[in-house]
Amino acid sequence: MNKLEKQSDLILKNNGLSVTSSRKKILEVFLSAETALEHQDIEKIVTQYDRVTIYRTLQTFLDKGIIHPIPTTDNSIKYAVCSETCVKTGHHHDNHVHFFCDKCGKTECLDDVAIPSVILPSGYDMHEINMVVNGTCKTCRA
Amino acid sequence: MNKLEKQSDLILKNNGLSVTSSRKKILEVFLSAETALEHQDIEKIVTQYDRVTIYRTLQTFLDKGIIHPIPTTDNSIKYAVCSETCVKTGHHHDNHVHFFCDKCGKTECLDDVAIPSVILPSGYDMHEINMVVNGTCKTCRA
DNA sequence: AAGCATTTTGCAACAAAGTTGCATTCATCG
DNA sequence: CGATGAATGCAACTTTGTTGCAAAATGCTT
Ligand SMILES: [Mn+2]
Ligand SMILES: [Mn+2]
Ligand SMILES: [Zn+2]
Ligand SMILES: [Zn+2]
Repeated sequence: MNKLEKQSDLILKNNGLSVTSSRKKILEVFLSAETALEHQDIEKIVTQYDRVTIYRTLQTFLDKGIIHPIPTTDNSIKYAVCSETCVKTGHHHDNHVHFFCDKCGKTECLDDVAIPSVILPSGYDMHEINMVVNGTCKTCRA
Repeated sequence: MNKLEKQSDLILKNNGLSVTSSRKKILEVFLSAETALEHQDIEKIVTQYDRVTIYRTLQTFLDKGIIHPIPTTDNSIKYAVCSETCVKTGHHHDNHVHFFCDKCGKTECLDDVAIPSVILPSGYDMHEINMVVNGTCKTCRA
């Protein structure tokens, strides 16, 4: 078992999930991905597993807080692995900005860019903030 | 023609769109709505028009900048009318925070809450920022 | 290591959401 | 009013997501 496989294995166990080949493989895909992925992306990469299994696996990972969803304006739902701390605690609180490239559609976590706070009118009870910046990514600017 | 109809009519003309009954009616729905709406909502309210017409009308309104999409974590795409300035100029730059209620799913434009600025790492070219706050709305808190 | 209980998977069938081409209808403008 | 181009409705289709159930795999116990 290489390093990536070990990491994947450990995350599953830490979250009380049984280690099946589909879960392991899909998690490895996320761990080694540089951008956020949507269901369709996974389906293309991991062709050996059933569509339904992928839906269920993504849902399981969401429930456990292993991955987080990124709402984008292109009407797709992208997912990315949570930072190490998130994964360890199982308690998910993403506090960074996400970047969506209008040219190539790739979506990234900007782990170092914190979401600034806002003050809401009274009456609103805030639980979570999502900030997505649209623009052109490094690669597409060149 | 009442006030609402006149407004709807005017917006369509200002954007160089022919005034058809479906466009007028759908725009009136948006103008009098208190929350953002998704395709399905429109379909339920405006039963006299074809599903396809609604899809095409929403796309047309988006192209013209009459409505703007709000990315939410519940995997739906909600739309809301742009502020009067947006509509007039045709050039869409929404700068306010959106609120998504996790209890009732209703989504609102918080027109008075400006999106704070962020600084991105070099290489990223920013075009637009979206900020969506999840939480509990006034009504659901009661 | 083998057996057992439980969970996960794949398949099939289905439901919902979104797209496309084309004939008909409608809005706009002279 | 009549001509012209645009918008609509319908049908057919593709894609996306959901559900029930039998078969397979996992983790645990012995
Ligand atoms: Mn992230
Ligand atoms: Mn808005
Ligand atoms: Zn790009
Ligand atoms: Zn609410």
